[in-house]
Amino acid sequence: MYAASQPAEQSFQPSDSVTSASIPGPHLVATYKSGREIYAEGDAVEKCYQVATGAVRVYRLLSDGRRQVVSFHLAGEMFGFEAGVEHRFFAEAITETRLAVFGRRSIQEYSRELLALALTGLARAQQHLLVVGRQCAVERIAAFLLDLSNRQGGVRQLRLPMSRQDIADYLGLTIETVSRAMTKLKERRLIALRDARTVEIMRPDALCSLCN
Amino acid sequence: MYAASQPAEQSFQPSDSVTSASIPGPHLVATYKSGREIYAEGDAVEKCYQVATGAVRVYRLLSDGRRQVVSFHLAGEMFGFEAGVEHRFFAEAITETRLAVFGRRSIQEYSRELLALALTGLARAQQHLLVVGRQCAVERIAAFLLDLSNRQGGVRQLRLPMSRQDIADYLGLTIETVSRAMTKLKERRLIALRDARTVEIMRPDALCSLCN
DNA sequence: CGGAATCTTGACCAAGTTCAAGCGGTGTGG
DNA sequence: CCACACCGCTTGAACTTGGTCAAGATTCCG
Repeated sequence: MYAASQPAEQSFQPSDSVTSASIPGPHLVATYKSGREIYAEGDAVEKCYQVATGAVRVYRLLSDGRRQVVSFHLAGEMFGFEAGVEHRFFAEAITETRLAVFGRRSIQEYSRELLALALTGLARAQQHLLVVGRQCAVERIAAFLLDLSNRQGGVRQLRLPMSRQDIADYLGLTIETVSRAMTKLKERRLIALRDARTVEIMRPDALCSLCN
Repeated sequence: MYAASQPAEQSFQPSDSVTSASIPGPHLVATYKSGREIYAEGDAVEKCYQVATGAVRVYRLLSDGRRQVVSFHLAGEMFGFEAGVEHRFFAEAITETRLAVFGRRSIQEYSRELLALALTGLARAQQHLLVVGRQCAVERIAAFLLDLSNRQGGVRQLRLPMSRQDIADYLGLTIETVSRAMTKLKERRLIALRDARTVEIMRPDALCSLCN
């Protein structure tokens, strides 16, 4: 089956696949205020996390201050596992966030389940690479909005927890370009903006065909 | 530890980490001619592979023909594991290539080892994302050449198995831009080109500081 | 109400793409 | 052995997209 013949939906997976493989071991719950650091680059990798409520960004900085957001994590999704003993990224709460925290022990006991999570993360990263590597600004925003929607079960009404700057750093654009792309999608009636953070997807199909 | 204070080397890992975790189960060896398909999008995921000699590209196509190469795999490196039951990418031999092929059984028995591989793949994909998302053409080429060099133990003399088109599709550029960037690096005496496919890295340090 | 973020819009600029032509090595046939 | 065509790579010129800089609009909150 070739890419050309596939509907765009298959590019984006609902978060169930991530949620379903959560580690059943013992864990505690912690609350993080908006903007608070969860772990930093260089920290030992010894926990992994599941978002209960709220949202998280994982990112990296270049020495000149450029930032690349590698992933966002919404309610139900897991993150924090990395190759090696040290984190290579920063993780921060975007809004007030509650996390279930799993210790090293649970991690070792569930390599089977973690493998599924890691492979899902890999698939996401590679899909993201496709978007950032080969699509224009409007296509990137379309793919981003669809992805967010699909990860929440296909809801039409989206509340964006992240700022334009976060989105820009995730998609490899600037805030201005993100803003202009949003405006274009609005003008074409593919989406509607109640306010900057509240997006309604009017024509998911059309949005979809934009990003293939 | 912050990104700004780290030498760029730490961004690139030698392939040992991939090689060392290879699955010790039974396997057969197959030979692929240059350009031959190893698996296609939509194929069932039931094997995984280790490159004995040669090189492999893993990529995806958009409906309009744009191609994103997601990864290259050199001698010693493993690939082919993906989330879900179907491949979402194509894999092809770039040059004449010999592969060790592992069956589904070995895969299930070694989830521990595969987890390490998957996490390494994830780290690579995220590093690649950083390059494609936030660096300019010359920086991308510099990062690419350094990565290739480091994956072969830091050799200075590189034989590129892939074409300019492959590199362009890997870095999210066009062949022309790849060519111009190479020329610029040559003019600055950071690299030397014996011919288009044979690169000598003259100043690894300078190349490194280019891509942070 | 005032002030600070955050977001949007406009005008200009630069990096990269597109289109087109030329170069250089390789392989084939007369 | 040379002529020629082919392929991959390089180079140049015009164009386009997105970035930069600057100014305004909107929202959020004290």
